[in-house]
Amino acid sequence: MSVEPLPHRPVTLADIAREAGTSASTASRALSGRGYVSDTVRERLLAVADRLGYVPNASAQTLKQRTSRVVGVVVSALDNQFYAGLAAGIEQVLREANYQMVILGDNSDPDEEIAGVRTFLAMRAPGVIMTPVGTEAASLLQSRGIAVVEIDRRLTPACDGVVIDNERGGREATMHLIGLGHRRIALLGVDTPWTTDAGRLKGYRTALKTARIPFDRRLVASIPVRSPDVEARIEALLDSASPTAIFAANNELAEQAWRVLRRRGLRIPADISLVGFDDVAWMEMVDPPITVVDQPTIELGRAAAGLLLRRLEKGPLVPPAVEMLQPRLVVRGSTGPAPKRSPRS
Amino acid sequence: MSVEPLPHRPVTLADIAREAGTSASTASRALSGRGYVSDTVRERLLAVADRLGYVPNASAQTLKQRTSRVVGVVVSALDNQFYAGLAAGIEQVLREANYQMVILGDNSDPDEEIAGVRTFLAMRAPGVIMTPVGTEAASLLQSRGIAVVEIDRRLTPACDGVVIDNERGGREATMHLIGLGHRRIALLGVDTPWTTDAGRLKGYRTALKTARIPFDRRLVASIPVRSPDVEARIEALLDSASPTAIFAANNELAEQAWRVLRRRGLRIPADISLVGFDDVAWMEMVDPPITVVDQPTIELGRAAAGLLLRRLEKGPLVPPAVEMLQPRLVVRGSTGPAPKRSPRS
DNA sequence: CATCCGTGTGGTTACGTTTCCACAACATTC
DNA sequence: GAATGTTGTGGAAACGTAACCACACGGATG
Repeated sequence: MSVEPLPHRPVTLADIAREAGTSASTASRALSGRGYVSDTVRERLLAVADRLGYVPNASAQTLKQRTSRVVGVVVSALDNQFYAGLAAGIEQVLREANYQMVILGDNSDPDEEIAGVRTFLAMRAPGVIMTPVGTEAASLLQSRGIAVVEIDRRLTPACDGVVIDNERGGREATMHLIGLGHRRIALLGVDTPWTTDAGRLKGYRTALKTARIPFDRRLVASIPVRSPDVEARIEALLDSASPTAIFAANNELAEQAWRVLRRRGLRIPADISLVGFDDVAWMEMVDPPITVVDQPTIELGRAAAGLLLRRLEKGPLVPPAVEMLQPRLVVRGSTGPAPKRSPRS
Repeated sequence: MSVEPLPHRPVTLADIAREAGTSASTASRALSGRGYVSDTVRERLLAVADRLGYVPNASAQTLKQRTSRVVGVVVSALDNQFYAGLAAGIEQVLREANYQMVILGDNSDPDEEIAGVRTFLAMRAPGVIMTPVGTEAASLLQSRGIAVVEIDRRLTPACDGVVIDNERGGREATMHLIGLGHRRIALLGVDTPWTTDAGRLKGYRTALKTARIPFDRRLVASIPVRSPDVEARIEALLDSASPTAIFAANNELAEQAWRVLRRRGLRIPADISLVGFDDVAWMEMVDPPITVVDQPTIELGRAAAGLLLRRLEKGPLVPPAVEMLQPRLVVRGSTGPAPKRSPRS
């Protein structure tokens, strides 16, 4: 590989055209593959471009074409495994389609979300995939004619979305516990208007209703996002409502709950059962392994990217589509028959 | 919030200038904050820009200024927790400095790495952060005058880098095992020319040497990247070399080793001890929790981004800097005294 | 033989911004 | 009162590409 020595002025189409004895127009057609070019001239231009190490200037292309190959992605927290998984899935599909991904984290903060979205606007991204936290960001994008796909949660009815069937997940987890004889089942959720938590709660209530178990508000903990005292709240729930099982509605709450149970010396599942939502590596590895509602994280990301590509191709006229992926209850050792008496706490 | 209804042609500087009764030049100076503008005119322009919902066209800016605010990041595998952590750290720092991150995964494949780097070239990224897999990508960037920061491993001497002290990590892990009486210590590493694995191996050998324990090649497994039969290789090592302890040089190998030991019904640490490298959540949660060399993942990312920003500010003349972060041995329950006899396998 | 068409090429313009330069108005200095 | 400086503004060119249009050529068609 010989590299031209420090060509600090990057090679342009004009350079190639000059070198090959054609016009810049022809060079453009040859290298972009649009429009008439004779085979001989095309080959000559390609050879020259290769020799000079030509790399097209994406900004010029974007400026001229009024759109870029960059898809914006904004997720809540880049360091959470679940969101990292979404990003990984999105990136896979986008790369196959020759798009780039620029990713930002809002910290579940609507203002940061809007700021992020503005930079995507500035980049003339044709589309954005987001785990929405406020409604304003999406409407800003849509008012500018930019495709939006919501992932994991729904906030904006008028855009595409990919979610999992949270209600079903919540219902199956709860029914599994009920089937084991549990009557006092705690629900650990996040205090948001997100459809994820609402859906899981709804599934929980549906399951209770079906089993004719009265809903007890004290068994439900709604924990604020980024709350510093999650463990204390779980402890309080344990003390005040003495559940025989816990259904933790996301992977972080499951981890916290697991730690609290451990620290209290409660035996799982003899004293108390635990079900998580969103299968992550540790859940299968701990003793006993955790029963969990598995959601296909990477697949969620892939589906969102697929939906976005479809939207970019078909235009804004096709009606919004919502893809619903199915979660899967994976029964492991952390759930067992309800103890005869509520455990000491 | 009132949003202008479907202004499908985005508003430009010229629009604002016309509306405010100035020239585009003045509008540019007012909004970019460079050059003379009287206070009254500036305020008028800012007001108009705000009212029309002006968002600068990043492509036009990049084209004109011949550089963008986009930093390229290429890591080996976006779905590996370690790399996701790096990305999270990088993003934090870049965002504070008002840069965007576009991230790509090569699959530890030099060709994909080069392809990725070419898109960064096309975007006129001022700098790129990468976990290098081949040398060509970095040299391509450097020949074009683009700042490169290597993270986690070193391949290109002439660029900045952030690494952790792998040798020390390897040495401390090994010495810890030796201190517990182990003599037959297996090393599970990846078969790469990367400085990470080389450093950890070197530390391992240094520790053995210091303790006057002869180095036995059969105790070292060099497993190819993306190998499908990792577990089989670990089994083979166990069978043929009957170690009393395993030092797994990264989080994935540690997980595989743990599974194999589990499956064989070996007691940890009674029959065999296990040390990992890179602390991830499950390691502390399993029973017994895993002794591990912890590396500050997020911090690694933050440092790399910091180094890049410094480079962008200072220019190419300051000599390359390599920042070395220190790992930390976290002793947990998976390491204990060496058994009197090598365990049944 | 004039016309038309398909093929191939080059000139020109536009995308939206920044920046250099010229210049105008006015204040300051010798 | 002329030269100089400060402050503020507008005109124009440039960044690199894509796409429209005009046009030229050779062959087929009427």
